[in-house]
Parts: sequence; structure tokens; C-alpha cells
Amino acid sequence: MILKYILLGFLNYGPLTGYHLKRLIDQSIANFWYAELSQIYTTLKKLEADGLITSQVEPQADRPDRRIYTITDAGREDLQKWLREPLLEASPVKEPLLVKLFFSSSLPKQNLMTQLTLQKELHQQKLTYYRTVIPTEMQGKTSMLSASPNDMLLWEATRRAGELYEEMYIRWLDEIIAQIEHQYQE
Amino acid sequence: MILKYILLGFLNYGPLTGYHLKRLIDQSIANFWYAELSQIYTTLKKLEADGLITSQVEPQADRPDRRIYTITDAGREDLQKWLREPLLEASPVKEPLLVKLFFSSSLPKQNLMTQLTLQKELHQQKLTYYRTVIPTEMQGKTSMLSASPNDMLLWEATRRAGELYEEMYIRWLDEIIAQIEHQYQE
DNA sequence: CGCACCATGTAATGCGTTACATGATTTT
DNA sequence: AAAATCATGTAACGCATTACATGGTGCG
Repeated sequence: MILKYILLGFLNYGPLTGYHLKRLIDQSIANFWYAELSQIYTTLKKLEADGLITSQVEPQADRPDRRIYTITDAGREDLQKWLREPLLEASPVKEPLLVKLFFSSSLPKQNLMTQLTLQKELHQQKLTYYRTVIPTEMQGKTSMLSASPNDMLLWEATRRAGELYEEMYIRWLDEIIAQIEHQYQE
Repeated sequence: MILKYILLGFLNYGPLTGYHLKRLIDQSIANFWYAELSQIYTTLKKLEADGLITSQVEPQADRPDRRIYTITDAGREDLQKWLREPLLEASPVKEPLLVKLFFSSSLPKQNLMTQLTLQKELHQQKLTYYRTVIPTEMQGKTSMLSASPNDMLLWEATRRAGELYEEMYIRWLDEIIAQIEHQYQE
């Protein structure tokens, strides 16, 4: 459902292969969506059957042949329609760490602390990523997809969302680590 | 996978029906996990087949008969094992609003603004919910499941996570709404 | 009179992951 | 010599949602 529009969204900038789309996704929207290559290939096939994209095979010497997908007018319309319609709900969250925490009252304090500090390290790594490598990676995409000023504004906003999310997560972990330290009964 | 441990986690407090489990989930962990009743019933059946829970049917006059599930020793061990093992990754995020935003550079400014302010309202509602109704609902669960001080500490921590998340989301929306107002080119 | 609540389940369908299968070139 | 990159796909499986099916009680 969403992957469909991600593929249409990127193909709207120009023709691409499935393999290429996977790399674009990993390098630009991985922080708020991901998909396996196999799923991308099957979804592309479905989109072609629905007439939203077309493909031609380009033979290559040295390299495997590749199938290049191009968005159709129907595909553009479908994409624009989705973009225009507002999301009527705050998207539901699924956070395994909170589930574990909710049921963890019988764990040894030390175990809880280890788990939470490990999570803190992981989120700190992500935060660093949002602050350093993403901005330079975005520069690359800008010229590759010939992005407009509006594109850059919106892409930066999605990066900023990731940054704020990780800052919040770390602040929360600090809070609860401190509380467990002082109030948790072995 | 996770639902399995949610069911074991609640049944670890005492025997319950599928219907009852659904209500507990909706009233205490809905902010970080959700599941449909049909999925709960099928998962319970699977857990029973695996020997992690048992059930007896209680006939009722007036009301439909109900099937009451009880956790087994094997179920308790399985749960504890999962709780003890740390999560080795920051759990991946899937956020449709960010996907839409990423591809929205051709939308009319007014449409974007409408969509973002609608989202702001939705998240403000959730924030109010975390600050008012959840605390009182938690009081109820506390006595119903005969919660320990550790339970209360951890449950409050999950509520707090929701509160911080919504505050962060609203702050981010305010930032990007302001930026679009000033920099987005129709 | 109609809606919500209590209570359980099955069936169909869709979305997503993992595993399998192939194979040349380029980099370490 | 091994690993990563380029490149495409199918098959099996599992998780999740939606729809279907039933039916009594209590409340407004």
C-alpha cells in the first residue's frame, strides 16, 4: 500500500530499475520506511499489471540485463491523488521495547539496566547518523534526482523528524534509567 | 511474535478470556501495540497447542460460554526468557506521514498546510489522552491485576514515553508548518 | 427500536520476510 | 581467496486485517 506510492514517488523523478529503487529507499527514507528487494520486485510487477508503470529490458554486456521502469500518466494521477488526500489518523505505533518494559517487573535490576543502556547506545548511534551522514547523503540525492527547493525543504523536514525522535528517545531512556536506579526494588 | 508475549504477559497475572485480553490490551498498551480480536483468538489457540497455556470452558447462563486461559510453567519460562534477552536493534519506524511529505513537493501550499494542521490536532488529542485519561485508567488496572510497585513504575514509564512522543511530534509539526509558511514555493 | 456489550470463532485475502537460485565483475 | 556489488526473480511461510457468522442481554 505505502510501498506502492514510494515506488511511484521515486519513478516520478525518472526511470529506474528495481535494484536502483532499493538503494534509493535505503539511502533516503530508510528512517521511516523500509522494504526488502524481493518485495520491491513483486510490487513493481503488480504496478505494471495495473498499468501504473511500464518497463523495458536493457541488455548489458558484462553486467546482468536490467529492467527499467517508467511511470505512466495513470501512475502519476494515482500518486497525486494519494498525496492530496490527508491521513485521517495519527499512525499507530508498535514499539517492542515498551512491551517488554511493561511486563518486566520481575527482572533483576541489573538486567533491566543493561537492556536500557544498550538501547541508549543504539539510539545515540542513530542520532549521530541523522546529524552527520544523512545531511551529506542528501546533497547527493539533490543533484541526482534534480530536486527542487521544495524537495529540499521537505527532505530536510523528514531528517529533522528523525533527529527529534532520537533526541526524545534518549531523553526518555535517561529518565527511566534514573528512576529504576532509585526506585526499582530487586 | 510480540503478541504471543503480550498474551503470556497478561496471563501471568491470572487466568483470562480472549475477550478480556483484548480489553486489557486496548486499555493499557494500545499506545505501543494493538491487535484485532480475531488475531488474539487464533494466537491463543496456537499457544495452547504449544503447551504454553491451557483453557477450560466456563458455561454461563444468560451470557455466552467463555473459555478461560491459564498460563503453564512452560509458558512462564518462555516469557521470562524473552524478557531477559535484550533487543539488539532500535526498532525500525514506519511513518506514512513522512513518506507523503517526502514526495509532496508539487502539492499546493494550502493542501500541505491543511494536512499538517489536521495531524497536529490528532496528536494534540493523543497528548491530552496521555495526560488525563491514561493515569486514571492505570489506577484501575493496578488493583485489578494486583500490581507491584515495580509494575507501577514501569507502567508509568510507558505512559511517559507516549507523552514525550506526542510532545515531540507536535513540536516537529510546528517547526515544519512555520517553514512551509515562509519558504515553500507554490 | 436500535445500539452497545458480551463472547467466540472461521475464512479469505493481503502484506512482508526469509530462503532459495544464479552468476559475472570488482574490490579488499 | 573472499566478500561485496550488480542484477533479477520465485516460493514458502508467517503475521495481520477484514469480512463473515451467530445470538442473547441491557440500556437509552
